[in-house]
Amino acid sequence: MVTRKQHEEPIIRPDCRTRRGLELIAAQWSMLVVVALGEETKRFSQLHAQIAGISKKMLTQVLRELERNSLDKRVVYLVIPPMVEYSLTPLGLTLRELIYALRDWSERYIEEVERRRTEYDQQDKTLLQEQIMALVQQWTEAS
Amino acid sequence: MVTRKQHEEPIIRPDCRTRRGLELIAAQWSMLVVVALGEETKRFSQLHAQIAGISKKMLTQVLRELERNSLDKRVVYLVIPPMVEYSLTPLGLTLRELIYALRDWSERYIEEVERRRTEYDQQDKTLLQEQIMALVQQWTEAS
DNA sequence: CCGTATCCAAGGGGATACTG
DNA sequence: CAGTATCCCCTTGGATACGG
Repeated sequence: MVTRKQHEEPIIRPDCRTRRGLELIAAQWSMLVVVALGEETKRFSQLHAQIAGISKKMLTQVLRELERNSLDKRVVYLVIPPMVEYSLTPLGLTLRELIYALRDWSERYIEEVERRRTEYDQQDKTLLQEQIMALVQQWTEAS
Repeated sequence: MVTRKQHEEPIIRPDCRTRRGLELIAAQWSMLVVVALGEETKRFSQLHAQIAGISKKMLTQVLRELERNSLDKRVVYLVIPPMVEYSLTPLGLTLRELIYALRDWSERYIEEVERRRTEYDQQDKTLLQEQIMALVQQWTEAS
């Protein structure tokens, strides 16, 4: 007799590679900055203008964090007025492709998602809730 | 004479589709939950056990948000004890593939990223800093 | 121009106890 | 079992002013 082997699902630990990796970009602005950095070298002020609504503080913070992780490169030119250019590293480019895929997914599906969200919010969940309450009633009486 | 056309970079507005889409998953736990949901239908407690360290509160919150957006489906069984199953919707499955790609990227590159981060943190930036200060000195004197 | 420093409000998210 | 409710801390992140 063949026992259906129980699928041993791996536990997503705080220190597993998947988690450490996803944390690199699962932040408020990280992916947007990578998209903005995009194809070409950009100056700080260009990036700041391109990502509407980001503060200089946040932009600096995200760029520095990406730089720490060798995902972008920062070049300071010793000129007046000061000029700083950012560009993705080869490693950052590999990540960019995946984020582009997410961007394309968004372009394609976001409106469907939002339409469904509106429907969801308009649903009436009263009936199911009443069924559950009735069931719980039986449960508490039994125990 | 051919004037090199200035590349008009699109502005990433708060209401653009890219941004609205990325916000769906650029949260602390969202991508992890999608990965955990993975291939098969899972019960709440399974997910809670699988994602080490997540609180029930957060798990509930993320699952509900994904559900609102039609990325996962929640099925309540009216049995004792209560049982609730979650699974990705067809729409969620399309997104899952992209998140899998990010997971694979992490598996492959995260250790290189972290090694480079260590190097970065050990760098001495004193010299560059001094150069900049000298330059700024000239600047302020000139203005 | 390219940031940093400081302050401060809003809310993300954990711990715990309780409920459907 | 599958959540909700409450409390509360502590980080995130904006605004503003200032420095390299």
